[in-house]
Amino acid sequence: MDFVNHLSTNNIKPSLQRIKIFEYLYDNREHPTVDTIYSDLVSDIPTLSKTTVYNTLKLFIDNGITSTVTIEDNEVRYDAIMEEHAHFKCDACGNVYDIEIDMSDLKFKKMNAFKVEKTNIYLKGKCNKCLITKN
Amino acid sequence: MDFVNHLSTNNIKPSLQRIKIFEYLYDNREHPTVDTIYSDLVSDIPTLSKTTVYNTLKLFIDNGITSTVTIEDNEVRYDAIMEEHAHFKCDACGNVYDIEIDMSDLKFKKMNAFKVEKTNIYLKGKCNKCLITKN
DNA sequence: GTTCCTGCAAAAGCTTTGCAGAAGA
DNA sequence: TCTTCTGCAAAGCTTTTGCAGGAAC
Repeated sequence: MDFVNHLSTNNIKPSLQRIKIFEYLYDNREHPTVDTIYSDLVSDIPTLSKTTVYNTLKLFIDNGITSTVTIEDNEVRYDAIMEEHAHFKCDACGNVYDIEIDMSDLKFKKMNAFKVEKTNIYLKGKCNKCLITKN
Repeated sequence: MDFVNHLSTNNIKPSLQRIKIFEYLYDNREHPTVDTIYSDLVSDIPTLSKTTVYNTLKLFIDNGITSTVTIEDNEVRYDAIMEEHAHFKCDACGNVYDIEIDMSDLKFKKMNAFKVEKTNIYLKGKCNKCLITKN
C-alpha cells in the first residue's frame, strides 16, 4: 500500500509522523492502543510525543481512514480497516481479532423507524489458540 | 420488581444506597452514566458520594446483575437488563435505545475455532423522533 | 464487638489544551 | 514569509485507592 498517496488523497499532509503512525496501524492488526503505538514507534522516531499520536489519530478519524474499537470499557483501540467487520477479544490472551461478517444477516426487530448508519459488533470469549493450550 | 430480594439472591446486602442505585438503573432505561446516576440520586440521598456509586456499580457487575454499555468511546453507561439485546444511539438526540435481537440470526465466517461467550452489538444513526423532527 | 459499608480526600491515569519553536511550502 | 505541524508542560476529567468514621448485626 502506498501510504503517502493514501494520506494525500484523504486530505492529510503526509508528514513523517503521520506516515509512520498509519503504517503501524495498517501493519499491526491487533488494534493497538495509543500507548502501544507510542511505545513501539518512539524507538523509530525518538522525538515522538503522545500528543502527536493523539493529534494524528484524531485527524485520521476525522478524515475517515481510521476508526475506534472500544471492546473494553477502559481502553480505546484503533483500526485502519474501514470495511465492516466484527471484533473478537480473547479473554485469555487479550488479543483482538477481526471477524468477517455479512451485515445483511443481521435482522433487528422494531427497527423500521430507525435509520442505522453504523454497526459495531464486539465479541468476547476464548480464541482457538487459548482453547487448545488449556486442554 | 422486588429490589431487596433481587439484591439478596445475588449475594448483595441490600443497603439503602444499593437499593436506590439498582432501582434507578432498572427504572431509567436510557443507560445512565455514573455522573447521571449520582446527580439524580444525590437529592434523594444527600450524603451520597460518587465513590459509592462506583463501588456499587462494580459490585453489581461482579455479581452479574448489571452490565456496561460502551457505545461511545468517552463514556461508560450501565444497564440493569441482562438479557441479550443490542443498543442503538441516536446521533441527534443522544438517547440510547434497547433493540431486541435474535442472536441466532448472526452468522460469522471463520468462527468455527472461537468460543464466543459474549456478544455486544452497538448501532448508531438517527432515531424515529429525530428523523420526523428534521424533515 | 466485629464486620461490612460509606464517603471524604488524595492519587492515579488518560486525554485535551495552550503555546512556542521547528519544519515545510 | 507564512502556514502548518510537532511536542513539552500544564490543565482537565474520570476512576481508583487509602483510610477513618459509621451503621448493621
